[in-house]
Amino acid sequence: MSEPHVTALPGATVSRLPGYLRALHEAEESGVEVISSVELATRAGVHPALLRRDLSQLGSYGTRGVGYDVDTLIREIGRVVGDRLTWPVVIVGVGHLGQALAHHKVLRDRGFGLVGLVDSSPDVIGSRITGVEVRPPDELAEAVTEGHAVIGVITTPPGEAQGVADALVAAGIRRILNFAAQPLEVPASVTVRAVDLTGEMQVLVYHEIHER
Amino acid sequence: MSEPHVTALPGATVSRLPGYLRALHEAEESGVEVISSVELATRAGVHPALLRRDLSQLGSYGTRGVGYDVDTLIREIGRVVGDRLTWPVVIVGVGHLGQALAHHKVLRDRGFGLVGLVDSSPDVIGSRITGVEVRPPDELAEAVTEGHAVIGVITTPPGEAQGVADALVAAGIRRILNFAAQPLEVPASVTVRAVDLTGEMQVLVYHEIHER
DNA sequence: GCGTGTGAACAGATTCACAGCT
DNA sequence: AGCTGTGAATCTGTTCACACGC
Repeated sequence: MSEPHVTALPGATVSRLPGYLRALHEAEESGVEVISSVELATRAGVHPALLRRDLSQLGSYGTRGVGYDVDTLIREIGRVVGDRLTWPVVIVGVGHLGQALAHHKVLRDRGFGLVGLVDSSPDVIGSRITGVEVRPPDELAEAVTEGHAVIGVITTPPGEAQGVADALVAAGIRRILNFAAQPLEVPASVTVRAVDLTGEMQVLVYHEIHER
Repeated sequence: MSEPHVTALPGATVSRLPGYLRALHEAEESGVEVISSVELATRAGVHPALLRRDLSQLGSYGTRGVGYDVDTLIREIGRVVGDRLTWPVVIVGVGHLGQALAHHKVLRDRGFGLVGLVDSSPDVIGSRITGVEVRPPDELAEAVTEGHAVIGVITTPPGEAQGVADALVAAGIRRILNFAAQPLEVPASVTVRAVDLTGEMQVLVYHEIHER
């Protein structure tokens, strides 16, 4: 085996790795070649000790007394979060949010590619967004398999979200990003990340009410 | 004082309250008047013991041997997360994502109202989205004060996010929802919630790579 | 009997503080 | 001397399990 084969990173660490990667790219672009935990942690907005612990989980890529080599770290973190490969994505629900995501930079620049769009509304079925045709719900499985999609994004109204999730799972999708305000029931082998916009706003309101 | 004045709820609890509220509204609509922790926890996708502990932080609104009165709980959680009032929102960055949020249900149905839109592109300045005119960056402060905005949403490219945050804070905003992949530096009195779409996708990829 | 509310046990995540390498 | 890597301490969050009130 050539890789250190990191057994199982703590969930909290995994969710910070993308932030480190972004901060590293930023540093790289400004010509930094070696970076200390304090400097990188500042750029990523975390505590330096936490950064060091997170990075030490991946292996020992720093040099004591010196810091971390930016390129090495980009490569190693990139390997862990699957940079350098293209991950095909299907979006189900082509309302305002679904369309915005279809146009979003993440699906163009950095390792993700839109391969399918699905919606139930006759108004959008057949139209094209960034070159991808919107297909009806009964073609969801085809959209997934033909595009070899690995990630499914749900941007439907909440009432339809569970049905869509079931269909995605049946079509072989095991990673779902859910924007519908509706907790999804899926098999244990399926990973769901939920983004709840209303919830985020209400958390902000909570602070507004309870802080001076 | 008439309220129990919940001193300081744990952050993890606060972030779950919106989910409970949504599950309660769902239950109310299907005619449920009293609900047990097991039933409500199932609908909200959490462990029943966790739900009970969370709710007990707000006060003692359940009845032993019976359950929770749905209307009471909606009222009490609603009070904590500021339902029943309208919270004015300014969106800075009127690209695809900014526009999608402007149209999003949360800004229409449930206690939030769009009062301002700001963007630097001449292509969109002056246009109207859901009746709100897009203003140039130098009118950001006016947009905030005239609309009495309390929440600022940042949907600009990452490079502009910090400058926008500074301007929002200078204009009196203390609650920010940040969609730019860029950690913001703000005074301690300002609350920032960050939504990192690229990061969420990369976390999904991590799971795809490392799970069977 | 039933389901809430909560002390106590547990698990996970973060920070401290320093030994150890360069 | 400087900065990583990490044991130990701490803090935060979750689950167990049962006493208590309806």
